[in-house]
Amino acid sequence: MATIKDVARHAGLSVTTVSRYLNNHPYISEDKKDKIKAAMKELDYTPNSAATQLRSNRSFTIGVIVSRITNPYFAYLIDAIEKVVKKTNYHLLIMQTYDDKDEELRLLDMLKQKHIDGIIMASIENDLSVISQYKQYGPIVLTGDKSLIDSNLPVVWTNQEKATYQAIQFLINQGYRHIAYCTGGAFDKTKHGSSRNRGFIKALEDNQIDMKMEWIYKNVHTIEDGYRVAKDIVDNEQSKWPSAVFSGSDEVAAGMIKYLLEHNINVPGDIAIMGYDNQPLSEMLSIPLTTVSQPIEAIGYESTNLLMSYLNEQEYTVNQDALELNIIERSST
Amino acid sequence: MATIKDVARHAGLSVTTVSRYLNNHPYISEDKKDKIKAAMKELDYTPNSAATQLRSNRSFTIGVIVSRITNPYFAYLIDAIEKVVKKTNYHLLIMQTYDDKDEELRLLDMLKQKHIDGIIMASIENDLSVISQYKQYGPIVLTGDKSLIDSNLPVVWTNQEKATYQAIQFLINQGYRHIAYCTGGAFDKTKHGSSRNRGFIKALEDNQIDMKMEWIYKNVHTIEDGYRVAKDIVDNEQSKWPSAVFSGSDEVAAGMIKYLLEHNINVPGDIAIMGYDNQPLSEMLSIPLTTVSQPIEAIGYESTNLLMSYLNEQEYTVNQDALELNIIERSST
DNA sequence: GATTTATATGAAATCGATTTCATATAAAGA
DNA sequence: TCTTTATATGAAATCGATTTCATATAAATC
Repeated sequence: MATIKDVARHAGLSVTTVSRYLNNHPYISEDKKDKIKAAMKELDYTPNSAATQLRSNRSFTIGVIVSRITNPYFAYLIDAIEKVVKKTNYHLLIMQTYDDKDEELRLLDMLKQKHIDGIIMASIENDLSVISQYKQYGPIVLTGDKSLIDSNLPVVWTNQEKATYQAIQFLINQGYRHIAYCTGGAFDKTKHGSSRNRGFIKALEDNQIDMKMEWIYKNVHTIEDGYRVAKDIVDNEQSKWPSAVFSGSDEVAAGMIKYLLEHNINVPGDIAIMGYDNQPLSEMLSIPLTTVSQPIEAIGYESTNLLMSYLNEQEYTVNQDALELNIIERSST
Repeated sequence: MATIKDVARHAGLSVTTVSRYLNNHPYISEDKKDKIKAAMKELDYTPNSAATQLRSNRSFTIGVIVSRITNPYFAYLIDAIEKVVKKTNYHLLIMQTYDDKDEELRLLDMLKQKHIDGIIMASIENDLSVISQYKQYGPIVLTGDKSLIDSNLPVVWTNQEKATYQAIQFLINQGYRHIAYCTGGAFDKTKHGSSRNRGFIKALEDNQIDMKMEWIYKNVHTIEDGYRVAKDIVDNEQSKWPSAVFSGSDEVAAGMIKYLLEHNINVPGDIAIMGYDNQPLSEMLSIPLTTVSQPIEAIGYESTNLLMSYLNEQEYTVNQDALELNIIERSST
């Protein structure tokens, strides 16, 4: 492979001048530019990125950390991020943690190794205090719930507590007062992932509805989990069924609908179902799903621009108005 | 940031010895190893990846090129690839072309720049002759249809022609003889993407069924496309409807089912629908979809191992038996 | 006409690792 | 005891770019 030295020799110039040309520095005469261009073409020259990185201490690569890209939420978020990144001279390195703490640290280490210049974290496994230690190696932008603001890292946030509150209020307004609740995580009020739980609890309180712990399902994620939850509910006598189930994910909701329909239970007549995320499949279900849509496009756009502003030492103000969550009303409620 | 020089000084050794330690070379005494370990810990040392890359001429990064990760087929393929890559000391760089030829070339250029050591191509935009020119810069493994064998690049292939033939034969065996056909591409027999078309044509011929060009739909990809195709079919008088539609993608099939059910047309009674890819949504539809499943896990596994074998100059034989396509029979046919 | 200032270029140092070459000691073999 | 051979370490060159420092000429200013 040809190096900058070869190009310089071929053009009858010094490597300095060629480097200047490559980096768009001023003060190169037009005829020299042409010579360099010709030499580069002739030798089929491409700069070695490792050498550029080493000397300039920038990799022009940014990373995005998600738990897994088979989750459509993350796939679409990455898509939105990439659309912005493609307009810059940066590359995007997509990294999956598979919900593993150590793996997340290994990925953050890539900042330290200068493999990447900055990171967008769309999923978070370790404590925020651990993660903030890495910001000395390069900018880290978080995306997720408002509660991440505590991290003293830049955050592009949505208000999940409010959205969940509104979703539950929506169900109540529709006349449902016996509401079951599924969450992908645990159900305590301490962890930072529990904003949705707080929204749920608050909505019930404000409407003077008692929360029934037997209607709280924890650690449910998949279609299969939803299927099992529905079975669990329906196995009780009908008088003990909730009139509606709010689920923290569309997959879970889809699994529930599947089970209910298979057992000739009317949705939403007997039990209404509400999801979260507005994933592509949610409008394709037998009973199109009422759900909460996340402003994925905006989250990707804002977080990437925010990260870029740190990398280029510019100012950027996140457009918070674009980051509202919305209830999408379909036939499952 | 601490460099290898700092570590060496701190441990009272030469950089050579530290480098030897980092690369697991023999002939380092245990006490020196301990000193190095301690110094690295104390200084919080991480090797600069650019420097390593520059000198050793390896980036320990491989790339996978797909058209877009929001397509679940690609998301799951990447997932399968990553599972293998994670077991090695390589990183995975996920790259999207968005079906753009120039973008694909830009990504292939990263081989030339030594940004990545090798590539798995899961989608292909440019001519194979153009792509093979890049193999001088590093190994390139293709995944896709059997016809890619012509490229004289290593290929992990499935037999799409055979699978389509079997799918059409399956429909015929079920008694459907008026079969419409949707393809994401064009419908001519010359391009390498047309293996499925050949399978379709051959199955009809072998069963002495005439092909009707008005039942061939080209360039249909999305749910919306499927919706439109179904409308187009149903807008004719019922005697002119096909009895079954084979679609090259589950999304298109989903869109068709949506339209048909909305217009009270019985699936599969009035029109049967068959998809392709066995995507997660396909069993969640109102009418669970009969479809062709791709051995995604195996394609990812085999292609990654094959690429690794080139990078490590080892032998690897692809397990072709694991790469069979299967018909998944559900209620839409 | 003398002195700045803008324009244009090159030599050499540098980034942080690996690799090559050289060498010293200890153990093994003759 | 002398020569090999295995073990253990370091100095210096190197990878391919960018950056710093130096310099030369042309144009602009006084």
